[in-house]
Amino acid sequence: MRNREFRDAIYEQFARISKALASPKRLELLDLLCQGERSVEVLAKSTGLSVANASQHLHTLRAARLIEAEKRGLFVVYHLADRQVCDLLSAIRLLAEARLADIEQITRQFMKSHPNLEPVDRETLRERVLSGAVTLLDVRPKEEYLAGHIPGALCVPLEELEERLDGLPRDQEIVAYCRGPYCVLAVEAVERLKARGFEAHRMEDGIVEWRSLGLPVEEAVSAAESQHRNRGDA
Amino acid sequence: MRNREFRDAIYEQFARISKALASPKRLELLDLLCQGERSVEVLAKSTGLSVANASQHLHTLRAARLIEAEKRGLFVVYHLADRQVCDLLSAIRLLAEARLADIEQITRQFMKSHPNLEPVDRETLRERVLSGAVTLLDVRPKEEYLAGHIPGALCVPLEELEERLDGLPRDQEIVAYCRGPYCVLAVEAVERLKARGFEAHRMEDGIVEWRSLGLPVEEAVSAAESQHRNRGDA
DNA sequence: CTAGTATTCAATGAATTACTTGAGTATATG
DNA sequence: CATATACTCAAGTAATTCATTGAATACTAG
Repeated sequence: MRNREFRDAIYEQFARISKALASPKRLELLDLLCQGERSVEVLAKSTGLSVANASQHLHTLRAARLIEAEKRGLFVVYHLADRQVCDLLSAIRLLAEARLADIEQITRQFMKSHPNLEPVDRETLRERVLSGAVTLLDVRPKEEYLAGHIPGALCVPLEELEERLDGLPRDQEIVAYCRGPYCVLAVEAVERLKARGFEAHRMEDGIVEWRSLGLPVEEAVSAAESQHRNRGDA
Repeated sequence: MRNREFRDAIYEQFARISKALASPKRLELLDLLCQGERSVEVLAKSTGLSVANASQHLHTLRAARLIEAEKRGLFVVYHLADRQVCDLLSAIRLLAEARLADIEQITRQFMKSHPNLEPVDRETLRERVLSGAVTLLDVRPKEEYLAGHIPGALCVPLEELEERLDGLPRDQEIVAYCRGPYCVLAVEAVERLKARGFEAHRMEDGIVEWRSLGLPVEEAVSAAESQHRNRGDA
């Protein structure tokens, strides 16, 4: 039956996409690439992979045409081939959160082992920010802050946190946020702040959730935006 | 590093979803289940799998909580666990179509080997339907027709086509549609109609595309719907 | 042209996954 | 109660995928 051959061929192609996604490490790599372009070395480091292994995973992602590589001098910089890839990742994340009870349990356990990280929810935060009773920190890399952040938030990338401690209020509550519930930048930031005697909390949701709820997002405009587009990682 | 363990655990969970999707046959099974519930036997037959093999694929889909099973007498009827699964599938399909050139080539080649199947696009169809110059056939199973069809379309499931030939006009153009570009029901229908001397064409898009374009869809109401829910395959 | 760095490639063995076969379970029918 | 039907399970083999290792390539700086 010719129909069967056709269908087999077509679904084989669809499966190229899903097979590329069928690995935790590759999902993590894609998640990172959703935030912006990265070199192999950086990707390997952030995911805990060996460079050779990361390179191979990137190769399979590339074979599925989910990402593209660009050689820049000594580095190979990878970026998503299509914005739709982010959508696909969120769809997976959403489904996983909705259907897999294990995820909730894992996060709960993680929070338990980090007992100082009492998360702050959106509603509470909005109130406190509006009343000026709180200092809000965006601890993601600067480019991501420029691409969109919660109004009133300060741009304090995690790497710069130590240098900027002097500028932060010791008499006021500090709330840190990052990309979302599975991003640990804010967790790290809050731990460091607490260790220094600040009163810090973490907002559970990140910019993605904030945005998708239709809440206001401030964007840095043209100049910064195009700079981000052209140079990527600074 | 505790963060790493957490991330590994979380991405491991996300990967449960994508691993379940990482097989052409499982994608096909899910596609079928997007149309409505089905028994193992029916699924096996439509996908060309052995029953035991289909059962195992269904088992892995179930382990990823993408589908659910319900025993009804002698049959086990499977259905999607969540509407979001359809969204995920379309996301994959969309990305695949956008990025994988092979898909276009495969469809083109299929159309070449079925040269009589000149497809009809939406715009042309709308004009012709409005002017009454065309008879529109929905050749999907009856339940799917009931769940939503293009206004003015007749319900003529492919299996019943032969018996209903007498009711179709020989002096007028006939256009058949089904689920979408990768569904071959309409292709088959057009071939049979042409063999009988009808002037038949196939609409390239299916109900899914029609719907997602915001075009009007007629739905059969309560009675028929609940009948569909309770009995499934007739 | 040499040395050094970033990345990829190729080869290996370990681990997973796919499909088949045949047996086993549950439900309906005579 | 025996039999047929629809499905699942277990075991085995073939095929694929994985991470690791060490070598090869590509580019830069001196």
